[in-house]
Amino acid sequence: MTYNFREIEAKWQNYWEQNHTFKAELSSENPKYYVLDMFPYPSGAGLHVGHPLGYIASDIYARYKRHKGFNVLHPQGYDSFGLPAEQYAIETGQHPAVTTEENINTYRRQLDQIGFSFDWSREVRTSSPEYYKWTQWIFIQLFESWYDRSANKARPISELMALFSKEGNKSVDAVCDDDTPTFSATQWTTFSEKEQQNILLKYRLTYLAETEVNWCPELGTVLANDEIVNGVSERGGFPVVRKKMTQWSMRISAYADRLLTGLDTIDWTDALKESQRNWIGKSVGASVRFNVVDFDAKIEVFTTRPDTIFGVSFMTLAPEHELVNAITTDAQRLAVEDYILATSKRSERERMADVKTISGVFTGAYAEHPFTKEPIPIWIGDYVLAGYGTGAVMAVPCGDQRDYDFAKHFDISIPNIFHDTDISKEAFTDKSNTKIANSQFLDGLDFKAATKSVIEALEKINQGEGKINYRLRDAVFSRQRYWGEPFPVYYVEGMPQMIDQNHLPISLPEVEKYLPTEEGEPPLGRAEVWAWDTQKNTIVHNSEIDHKTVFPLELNTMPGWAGSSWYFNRYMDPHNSDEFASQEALNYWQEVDLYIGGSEHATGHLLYARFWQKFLFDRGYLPKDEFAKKLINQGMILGTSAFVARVEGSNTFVSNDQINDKNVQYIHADVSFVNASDELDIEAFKLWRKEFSDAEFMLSEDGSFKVKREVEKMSKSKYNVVNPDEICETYGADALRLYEMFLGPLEQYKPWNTAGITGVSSFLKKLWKLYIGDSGLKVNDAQPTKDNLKTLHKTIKKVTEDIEQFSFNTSVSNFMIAVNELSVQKCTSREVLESLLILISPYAPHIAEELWAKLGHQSSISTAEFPVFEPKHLVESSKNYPISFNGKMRFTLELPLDLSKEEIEKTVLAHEKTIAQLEGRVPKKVIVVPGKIVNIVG
RNA sequence: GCUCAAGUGGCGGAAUUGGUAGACGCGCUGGAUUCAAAAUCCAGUUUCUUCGGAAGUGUGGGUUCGAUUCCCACCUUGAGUACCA
Repeated sequence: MTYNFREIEAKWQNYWEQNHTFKAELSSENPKYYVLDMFPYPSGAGLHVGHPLGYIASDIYARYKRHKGFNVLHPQGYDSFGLPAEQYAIETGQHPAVTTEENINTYRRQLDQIGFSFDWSREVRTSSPEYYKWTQWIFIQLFESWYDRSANKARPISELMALFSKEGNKSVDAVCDDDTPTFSATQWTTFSEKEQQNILLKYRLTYLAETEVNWCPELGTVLANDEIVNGVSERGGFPVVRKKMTQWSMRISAYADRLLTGLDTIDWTDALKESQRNWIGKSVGASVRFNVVDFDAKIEVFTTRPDTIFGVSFMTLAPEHELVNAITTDAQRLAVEDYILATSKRSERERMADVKTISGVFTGAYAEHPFTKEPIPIWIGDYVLAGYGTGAVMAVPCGDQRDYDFAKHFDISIPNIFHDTDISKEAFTDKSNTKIANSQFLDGLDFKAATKSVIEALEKINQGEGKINYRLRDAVFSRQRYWGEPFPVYYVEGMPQMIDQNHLPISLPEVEKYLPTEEGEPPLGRAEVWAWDTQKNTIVHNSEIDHKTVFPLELNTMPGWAGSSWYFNRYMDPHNSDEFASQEALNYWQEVDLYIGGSEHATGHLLYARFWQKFLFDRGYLPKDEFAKKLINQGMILGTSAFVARVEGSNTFVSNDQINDKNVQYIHADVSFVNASDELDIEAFKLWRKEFSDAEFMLSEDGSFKVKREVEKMSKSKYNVVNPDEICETYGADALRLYEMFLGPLEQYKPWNTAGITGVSSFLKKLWKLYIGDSGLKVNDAQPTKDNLKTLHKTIKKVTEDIEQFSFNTSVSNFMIAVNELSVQKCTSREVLESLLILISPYAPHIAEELWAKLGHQSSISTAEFPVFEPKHLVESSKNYPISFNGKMRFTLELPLDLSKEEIEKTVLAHEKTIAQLEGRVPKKVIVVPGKIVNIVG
């Protein structure tokens, strides 16, 4: 009986499905454990071997936890709204729902063959109306909420309205737009309905506002900050420009501080927390208001160095600053307008590319220093960003390098306000070493004391106060796309109205084409049945719009991150049609215990999901305000690309060791044509592309043709993709699972190399042979020998530690060692071999199940109890502990692992005499290391 | 520029309360088996060596009886972020 993995794997995958082996039940005697993967976007290309890495790791952990007696929730689903399906639809006319369905089927087939222990009965798809009904519902809740700063949580908007009618908005400490007017209770009641709604929009956690957005003309949509990389769109790499548009936004800035402090309560990697901290970008400083000379206006600036206020020698406004036009003098107007025009023409990318060039222009206006009352020239310059702080800075050239460079360039004075420092070459920016001078009441103070003192002084004259500023911007929530969640919103006289939650979902309408309309409206502008009848509470044909009872619906759709910001809660109760999840389910499963996914979502998905979680927690819908206790970022598996060298301008290819000084260009060759010794299958390569069919090949001396290898990201265009289907077909799913883990640490980037899989493949064969011989089962009820038990318990100890620390790669090595040792020991003991199977079962579940059944068990191995390490089996059997001497005054005693510190010391003392005799001297120092070895230093 | 992570054989990588560096696998070399190949099994595989040994975990210092591990400085690579006031 040989190891037939194809038969075994199909058999057990079928068994698990038939028996609902991995179905998670709500009530259980056992403690719960929730293991989650970041759900995939089902792309048309299917899975490559890099994709399942994280799923294998989480699956091992989930299976391990089941063995440990936990009630494990391990679901999977699809983030199925997204751009590629829509772009494919634009090209082919194929409905995105159709391609998405096809892609999901491919994904499911590929996932199934790897033998994951997912509870598929809980599958969710963000693009299904049953799911996005609740995404729309959450949107409505956000609309119906405001953020109360004093209570530090979100509250219903009805409570805000009650406050307004009682005491106006003066005493309400809420997060709202900067331009919100102050009003009294009586004023509020005299406002028209529309005026009231307009004011409420300034408070709602999702709001409609004209904002400057990142517009991507190529994609025809706006993008959030995290969807832009190096000034171009993350998807497609198209240019992005700034544009004013009316858009839905999410008031995530209200949660900036809690998103920051919450990081301290969760077990995520430091790197990830750090990038979220950077993204939120908290800076502590002060807000200072400068009066403009001869002009009724104030310029507000934010600074982290209020202590340097006496070093201000000019101010700089962003070219887009709203006061620029008003304060510019006639003499300077032409120059200023030229400058603004020139900077507005430069794209975001150009502006980023040459940060070194200093440019700016004087407005002719002056501000007044709050303390010295001296005039300060006001400049504009594009080193000041409109989008950060107030878009204006107080320039302190002696204490800030950019201000310094600007001052030098335009020959502005650089007063030195630091005691005993040289600023002739560069600014002095060291906060910790600051001693202020030439600064009136601040003289002699350090950074901390001066900051405190100056803020008090500013508050006294009402020209500033201490302030905390965040880099985090509100997130734009509208996308001009078809394949996304529709908003549950219709418009009455331009004011957005929420559709009552009883009438959700608002399903995506059919359109003829998936492109924007000729008038530049989003694709939903093409829908003919896309109006809301407020009487019948249904969607009706556009022709019925009368603006009395039938109104137009919102044409934008929600961004990709909407559906992924709460899906982990839906898995707890995925088929509930009355609530997004029942309180019972939420209270039982609470939160994700272990979340595994890529670090590329650090400032997107993982931030937005935390935001929604906190919001739903505030409103009493969730028991926890962080959704994932522990998070691990799996690294990427890279491809090993193959390149063939072609002599420049010819059709002659040169083996990589024959290039010498020839002028060659390298071309990607499909990795399937190359063997482990980097030799190219020339015939296959010739057949690959027409242009290569009559190519010449200069071979190396041994007659082979060598390629150049390079490690790159795995991608279709680099011809280095390895498909898991082929691996499963040739080596089996268990071999794939083991090998992906064996490649290296989970969190690390590492190259794939198919050749190495023979190692784990032969391990599986050896494992099989340990149990099954030519004449059948080799296992019997023989008493385990001491060596058997030693091998077993050594392995239990190591593997348990490995799993708890997510060092899955070393476990595989430990299995190989164990199987080799037990083979040499000719172990046939049922007791030992059964335990070993359970250890291996999370990693290689199919073969473990098969052997488990062959050992006579009726039930699945998945429920078997994980073996417990017993230290006594690692006790040395020999009477005399070996004493070794390495020539450097070091003695080593090998001792049992389960001795206490006292016992070890006793043993050591017993050996002291022997040691002393050996060396003729008494040990100076005894170093006791419990559980390991003992060192005696002579 | 700033922040973070990492540098160990031909390759992926082991080894951390500081204690025999290179586990395990790939590849390579030799052998057994075979008509032959695949598969399998056995032995070897850090470098240098006068075969006694010696050196060795990016570089240079430091702490220690002892450092891949801890500290300082530097170099290199990767990732994130960037005129953030």
